[in-house]
Amino acid sequence: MLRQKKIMPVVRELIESARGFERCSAMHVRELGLTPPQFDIIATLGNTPGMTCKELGQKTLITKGTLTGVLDRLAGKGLLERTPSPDDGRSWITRLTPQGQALFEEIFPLHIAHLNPLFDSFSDDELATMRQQLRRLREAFEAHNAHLEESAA
Amino acid sequence: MLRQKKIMPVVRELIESARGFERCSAMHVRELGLTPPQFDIIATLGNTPGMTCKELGQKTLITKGTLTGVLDRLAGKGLLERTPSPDDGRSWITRLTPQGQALFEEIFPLHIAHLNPLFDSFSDDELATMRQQLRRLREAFEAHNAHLEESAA
DNA sequence: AAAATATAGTTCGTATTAGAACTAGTTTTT
DNA sequence: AAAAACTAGTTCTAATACGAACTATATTTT
Repeated sequence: MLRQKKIMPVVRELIESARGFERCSAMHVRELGLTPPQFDIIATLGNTPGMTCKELGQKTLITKGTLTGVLDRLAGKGLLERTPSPDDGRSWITRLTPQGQALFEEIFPLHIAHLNPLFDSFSDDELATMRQQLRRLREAFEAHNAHLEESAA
Repeated sequence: MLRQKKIMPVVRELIESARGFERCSAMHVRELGLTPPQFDIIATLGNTPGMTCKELGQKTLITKGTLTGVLDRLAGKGLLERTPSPDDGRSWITRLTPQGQALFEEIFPLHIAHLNPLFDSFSDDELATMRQQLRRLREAFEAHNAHLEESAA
């Protein structure tokens, strides 16, 4: 059978399962009053002393151009604040305000509790296997992206 | 160990592998002169007699509000055309123009050829296993979404 | 058949997305 | 130390993304 017929169904299942998950997650996040990227930022900053835009971008996979707007809106809600970095004059430290931390502590456990049942039909072993396989996929894709960026530079 | 510690890494690998793939795909699609949703539409309409917005939305997972704009831009490029449905006065049949079909025939094989090497390190058997596992995941998520929509109605 | 309900597609408002150009501050070269 | 190269974050533009409201047509109820 054509190799392509083996590959494309995997691609399709990968994309659709990821979108399905993001949809489950997004619906709940919106009920909690945040957009998905906003929740991602709050969850990333929760229980930390704050971090730079660059670190936030790496952890959340939000590109820096987008990040500015997302952070602006969260700051506008009073959920986070930015102070100049003591180490680097170009850089800012973004951290949760007390209201932001309080919101994090309120909604983060709710969201986790909402997601857990999605995996009820999977045993610990099955989850571990899946993690390994997905990791191989991710690494194959990342290697490809890294290769392209390197040849572009 | 906490159940959560088993689940979250899978979620992370799933999301990141899917994004990694979409990034590989998107970079190439842009080189071909289309945005990812535009390519998705062209690929879906290729070698078909055309279909309604509703069908296109189901196949591409693009919501109808977004679809109008994407189709408008493709029609503006002369790649597709819309004619009233003979069966339903509310509905339109969207199909590729000859230029659209020519573009499809030119770039679709190129894109497939670009993606295939991403999976070089996976055997046919491994792909089949992965497909099964991802399918279980997708079905679990879809069941959850279906449940929510039903309780909303 | 008239009224109520449902559906296909468009339009609108707000937020996100990627990428490129830009500003300002840092590091490296020479 | 001055120039060159680099980096952090912002701003800008075009294209999505989602949900809600809207128009026009279909279907179902009564």
